[in-house]
Amino acid sequence: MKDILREIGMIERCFESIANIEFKDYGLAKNQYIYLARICENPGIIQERVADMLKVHRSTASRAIGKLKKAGFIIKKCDKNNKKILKLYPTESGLKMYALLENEEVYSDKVALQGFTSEEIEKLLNFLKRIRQNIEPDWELVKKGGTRDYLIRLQGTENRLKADKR
Amino acid sequence: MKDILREIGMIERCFESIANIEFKDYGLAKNQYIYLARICENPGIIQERVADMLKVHRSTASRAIGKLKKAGFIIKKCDKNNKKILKLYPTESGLKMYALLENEEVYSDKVALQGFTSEEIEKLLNFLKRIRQNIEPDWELVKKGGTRDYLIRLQGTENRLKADKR
DNA sequence: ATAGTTTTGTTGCATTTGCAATAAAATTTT
DNA sequence: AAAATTTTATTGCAAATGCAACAAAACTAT
Repeated sequence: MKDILREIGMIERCFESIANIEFKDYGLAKNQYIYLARICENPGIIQERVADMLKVHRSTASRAIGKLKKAGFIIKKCDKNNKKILKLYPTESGLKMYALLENEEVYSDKVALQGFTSEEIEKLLNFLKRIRQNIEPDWELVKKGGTRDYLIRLQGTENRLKADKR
Repeated sequence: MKDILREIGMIERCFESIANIEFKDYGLAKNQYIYLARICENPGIIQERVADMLKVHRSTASRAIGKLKKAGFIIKKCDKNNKKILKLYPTESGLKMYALLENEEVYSDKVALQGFTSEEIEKLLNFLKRIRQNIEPDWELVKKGGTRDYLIRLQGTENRLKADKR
């Protein structure tokens, strides 16, 4: 059933392509819109947290957000109690841009879910959240240099996974 | 309900990160595994078709597959009836590598679907296929330089979408 | 048949991405 | 309190990505 992850990959690349092409007209470079949206929805958030939400590398987030700042869509504010962190806030023009982004996102969503009943949508969202929660620990692990010993485990020597039991 | 596309994005980036890190030990650079898998599963396929399956740009596929060839995992064969196309086939070592890839993919899939019943998995796969089929035409359109006029349509001036009616 | 279009493939260029290394503040441990 | 670890952020480097432009074979239409 690896088709599931493949379908997810295809869908994601489709929407990413489309969004990047469409947002170029707005002056947003590749993938910048996802960062802007998260900052607008979570004003005061720090970079590290944005990277976690999006599942991208810290350095990638650093540069993408740096560009959003340079373009005037967000500002970085020092925290009084913590000199290390930089809180992120949208500017006026960032919020205006965000409104445009939302239109696109809502539209893409409508296209994606054509023909779905609301129960189906609810179920699907539940499924996807569960998958994400299932995989997040592995992501954290591998991100920090850990290794998933799937070769061993697949041979049946270990048995950490509930799913293995069936 | 744009959460659905966001969840898909997060899940995809998680698995992509993990796979890229894990496959680096095998000598596979970023994302090369997805190309190799498709070629092994569809021997004789041409590049253009691989790009379509994966939803990546032609030039991206061209280079990624070029590297697979250089690494000796695949070969490109001229067609007798059509001088333009190059059919792709895995080599011995490509097939060996593919076997390793499959282990990882199967394992990731198991992790992802922990706690899912088989009916749920079936439903989920059905949902995802429908989403992909819903979005593919837009991808084809935008890829070829077309524009989706979602701004107009969202204002209610047009009404091409069934989903708009609810 | 021949002119126009589509299909397939490659390459230069600019951009994004992620890894590794670095740094400094904050937190935890001893 | 001092030392060790963790958290947060940045930057050089190498690699992947996609767009645009190009080229050539194949197909379509006049």
